[in-house]
Amino acid sequence: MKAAASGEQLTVLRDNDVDVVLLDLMLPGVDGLVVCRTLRARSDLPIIIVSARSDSGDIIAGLEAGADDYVTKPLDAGELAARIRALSRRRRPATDEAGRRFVLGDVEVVPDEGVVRKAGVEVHLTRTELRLLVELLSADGRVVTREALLQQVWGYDYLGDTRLLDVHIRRLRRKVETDPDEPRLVLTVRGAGYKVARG
Amino acid sequence: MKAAASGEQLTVLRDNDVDVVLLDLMLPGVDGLVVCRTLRARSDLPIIIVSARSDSGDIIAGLEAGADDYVTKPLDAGELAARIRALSRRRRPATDEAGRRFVLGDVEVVPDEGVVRKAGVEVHLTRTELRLLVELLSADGRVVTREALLQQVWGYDYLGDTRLLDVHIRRLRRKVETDPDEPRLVLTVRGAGYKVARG
DNA sequence: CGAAAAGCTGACGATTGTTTGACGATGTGA
DNA sequence: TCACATCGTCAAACAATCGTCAGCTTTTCG
Repeated sequence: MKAAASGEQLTVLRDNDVDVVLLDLMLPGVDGLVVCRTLRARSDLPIIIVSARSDSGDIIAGLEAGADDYVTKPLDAGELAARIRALSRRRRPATDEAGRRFVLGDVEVVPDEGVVRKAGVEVHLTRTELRLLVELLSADGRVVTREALLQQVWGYDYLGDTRLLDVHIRRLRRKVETDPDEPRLVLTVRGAGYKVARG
Repeated sequence: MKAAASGEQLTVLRDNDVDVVLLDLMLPGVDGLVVCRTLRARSDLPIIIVSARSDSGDIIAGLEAGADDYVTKPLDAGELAARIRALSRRRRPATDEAGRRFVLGDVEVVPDEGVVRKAGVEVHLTRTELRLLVELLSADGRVVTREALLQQVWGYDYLGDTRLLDVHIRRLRRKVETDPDEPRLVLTVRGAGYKVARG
């Protein structure tokens, strides 16, 4: 986890390695609230305002300027950390495509490495199978419609045989399920699409 | 915007009409943190803990239990409102179909996952049954006319057999009611339509 | 009370959606 | 060029779900 204590160099923040912005309002020559608004306008990053001023008017102004949280000095390191974690939890999972790992039953998936293990032993999935699986895993138990899957895995304007999806689901199951004839991980939702089982 | 001040009736919160949970830790006979964890496990709702205790240990524990924010008494109404707004901003841009959860008696419905649980065990509903149930649940205890249901579930210009609806209600009850012959959840309103029981 | 209206019920056959194995086309590395 | 992997398509088999019907029960109201 990285953090930025921002003064004037907002450019630093374009760098997307930043998880959270701690913004100190007591900056010389800059209106902290303006900074906050600017930041918020340009990015979706979680912003925590740190300030010595603790009356409700200031707090309200800070939050209305787009901050996600407002903590007052003196700072308690533990509390600050907890607040950062709380905010990170809420973070859009869209941004962090990288470094993901999934676990589904006894199956472990590391998209980055293109590796899938079942009960510890590596199984080889083709590219299509892997994408399919990752799409389903990303939905985290929610139903993904056939359309959505075709779109996400095969591309926007897929028009061909609609059995294509079923076939690949089958192939995926063969490799991933303990008993492919009675799938417990990759589940069919008739009339809708597919989903993965919930932990 | 609606809010819930939760005591023991967590079930109320499954209802998706709630935007934010204000959780008072000083509840008689209940461990507030446990409540918080339970809530978080079951839903994605923003939770703000309200407490008289203000030392960092308590705050950290609260946030780690899944709360999004922690404010101490005495409360400042304006600040609280601002914090609620800040949280709501972060809320998933829920297309109103998404992220919903319903609870009806001992039945839990998660439309996104196509999942219905009765007393904790999953029961399988067909697509039509699920839609029907969700339509009724969305009405939140109000009566939904037969016409409206036919329209919403089967499409605008439905003309066929009007017994269709009864049949599907029956099938739904079979799966959802404890005693299908004496429905307590999906209720008939003679001459009008159907409704679900009120929490 | 008794008939009409509204809703309930179980069963059946048609329809639709999914699974499955097989085949041929295409591409890739040796 | 050959062997191998992967892909998209197809058709037959299979299964779930649906809509309809005909007869039954309950409610309403003259």
